[in-house]
Amino acid sequence: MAAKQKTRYAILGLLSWKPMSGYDIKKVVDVGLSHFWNENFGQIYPTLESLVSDELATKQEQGSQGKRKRFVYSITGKGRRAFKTWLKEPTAMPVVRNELQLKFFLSCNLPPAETIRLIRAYQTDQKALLDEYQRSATVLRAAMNAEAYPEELDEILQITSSKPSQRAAQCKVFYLTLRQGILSIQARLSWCDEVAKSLKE
Amino acid sequence: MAAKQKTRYAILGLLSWKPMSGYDIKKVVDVGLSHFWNENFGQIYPTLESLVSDELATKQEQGSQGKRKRFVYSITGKGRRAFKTWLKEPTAMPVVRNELQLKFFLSCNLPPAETIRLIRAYQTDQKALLDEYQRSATVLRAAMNAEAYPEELDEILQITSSKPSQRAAQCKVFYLTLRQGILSIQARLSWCDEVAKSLKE
DNA sequence: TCAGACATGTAAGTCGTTACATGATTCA
DNA sequence: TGAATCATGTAACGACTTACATGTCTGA
Repeated sequence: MAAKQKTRYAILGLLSWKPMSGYDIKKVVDVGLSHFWNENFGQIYPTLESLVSDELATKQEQGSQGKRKRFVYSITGKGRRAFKTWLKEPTAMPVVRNELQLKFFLSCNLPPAETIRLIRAYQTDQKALLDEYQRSATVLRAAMNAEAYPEELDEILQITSSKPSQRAAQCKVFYLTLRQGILSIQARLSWCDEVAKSLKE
Repeated sequence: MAAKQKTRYAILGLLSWKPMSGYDIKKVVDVGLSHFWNENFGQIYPTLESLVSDELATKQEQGSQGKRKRFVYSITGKGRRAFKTWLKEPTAMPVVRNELQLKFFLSCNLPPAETIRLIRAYQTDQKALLDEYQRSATVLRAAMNAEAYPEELDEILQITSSKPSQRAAQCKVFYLTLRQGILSIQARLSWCDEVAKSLKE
């Protein structure tokens, strides 16, 4: 049963940081969590409404005079409890479908040229991604330790906090999730090397 | 467009190995590809019918006299071409939603006890999985090199081939996909260690 | 004889993506 | 003035899961 409604809890969890609009949520996910999460408007807005109707969040209109229409959602006490319950639930680890692995596996009955091409393209993509992640990680690492708060960070974090102590903690979390991305890519690249060696025989 | 119909091409690819029934396909996926792929009957049977109606596969009834009803599907020339075209297409790398990462990220505003519990449970699961994969890998590795073909392998491979040369090649492919699983888990475990260290500070 | 594997399929529901539709504000 | 960004939403479709329904054969 259940083990679903991931969007619901993802949004609830983000609202536990601070009140946000649907647009804010989309941006935070796209810019900050993009290496392990995604959301789209088609899910976000209906889910926010459903959170309100279940009393897990409240909706407030913001910016009346001259400003753009904007609805900000805040988590309620009930919402916070629901979120914490979800956190404590065992995390299901469903099979993650890996299309590249599938292609690799299925290409092996054919002449090896196709497999080699596949692996090479993958390697190139992953290396580019690794570069990107490592650049972000460097910035985050610096911001974690230094007093100075580089402006580039706003682009990565999106969730900005005024207190330096909180900022450092937030940088740390972002940094650690990025590390998972980096370690995973490195594992994939090692695998490519193994495969390349194995195919040469 | 497209970048979808993964089930379609997965099945088509499996049929390119040898003719199979829906039930066979399910078993091969469950037993041999379970660390990177899954399929369920609700998808398999309708997809097979659709492959037939698109002339990418043909359906034959098998086992008329006394035997169980059984429909075996074979790939056609058109099917084989469609499969090869798909293999050559660039493999989209959509964001893979990682619920554990999400929980980790979202738990970091709370007292660290919850985060620690989360990571520990994850570590335990991943270690168990690693053990399992490594045991399979050992068997496959032995079968790749040795002349002797251990019977346990039938359970892992499901696709058995009579010719020893083909058998070795198939073991190699299975082994290499397993290696990806192993390297990935090891990366995840390294990440857990990093996080544990970081949380102690 | 009865459990478990073999075997095929359908229906309902959930989840997620994509495209569409609309309109305000800001800044170059 | 026109492009980019801010901002909210809906509709249609496609993919996937789960539960259900049915029946056969094999071997302990």
